[in-house]
Amino acid sequence: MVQVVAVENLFFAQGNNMIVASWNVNSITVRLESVLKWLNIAQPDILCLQETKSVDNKFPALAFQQVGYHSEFIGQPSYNGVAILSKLPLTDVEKHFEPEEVPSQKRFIKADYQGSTIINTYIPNGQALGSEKFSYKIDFLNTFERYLSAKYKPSQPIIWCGDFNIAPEGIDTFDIAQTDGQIMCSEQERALLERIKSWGFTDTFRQHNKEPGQFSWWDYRVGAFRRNLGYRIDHIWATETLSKTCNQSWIDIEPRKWERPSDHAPVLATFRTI
DNA sequence: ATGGTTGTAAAACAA
Repeated sequence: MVQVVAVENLFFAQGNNMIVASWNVNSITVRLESVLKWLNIAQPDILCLQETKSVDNKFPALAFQQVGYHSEFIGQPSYNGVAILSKLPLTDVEKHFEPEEVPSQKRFIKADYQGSTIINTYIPNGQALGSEKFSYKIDFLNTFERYLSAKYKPSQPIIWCGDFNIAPEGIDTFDIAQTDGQIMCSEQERALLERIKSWGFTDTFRQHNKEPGQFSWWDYRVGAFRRNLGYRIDHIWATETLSKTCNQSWIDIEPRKWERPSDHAPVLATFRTI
């Protein structure tokens, strides 16, 4: 048994794993130094970013190139914006999943990487149940589900990750009683996300971690991080061919402790590639 | 935990 572990560690050391990460950075301009620092530490093969809040001609592609990362991105002024950074080039990049004639918020980017499809979404927050923004969130999820089932098959190797703005279960928040039925924790959001999941995804984090109290987002307000009043709303989901090869998945809360942090922490998963 | 903080961008709005 010890030998088996040793062999796996050897594979790990040889780089026969793909490390995929997802991080809502809440402005790539403000967070650039933190992201560069974290890339150097974590060395992900793929880093999906959300809330870059950068127009494309200001996206720091050169800074990432200088530390060995390709980047594909789609942004807009002030809000939203997503990107995929990668060690090897990305192909078949798409920046819309809705019909082209619909002017969309920049919340989706997809690319292929080494035979796998990487889908990165910044799902709308939804603000409050019953609001217009909540309807937009529900519409977004329904449209995404149609896109997924029309374009892909669950037998394909697909990673869907990003800021989902939904805590899938009660154990994914700091207090079930306080959060159940609220935004990110409503039955409607959870049922819809579960329906999309049932198309063929595994939550790689829950594949490897069963315990409650594991969070990826803490509100800047009310000292939420210090008090660990968090939610697990950032996810890396994989179809079966990939989830079968997923070694581990975790949330790295260290960057949430750094100076001027994002309110989100990065989520990671590793996949055996041989 | 019912206000508070952060980011964008220049006053509200989003989260």
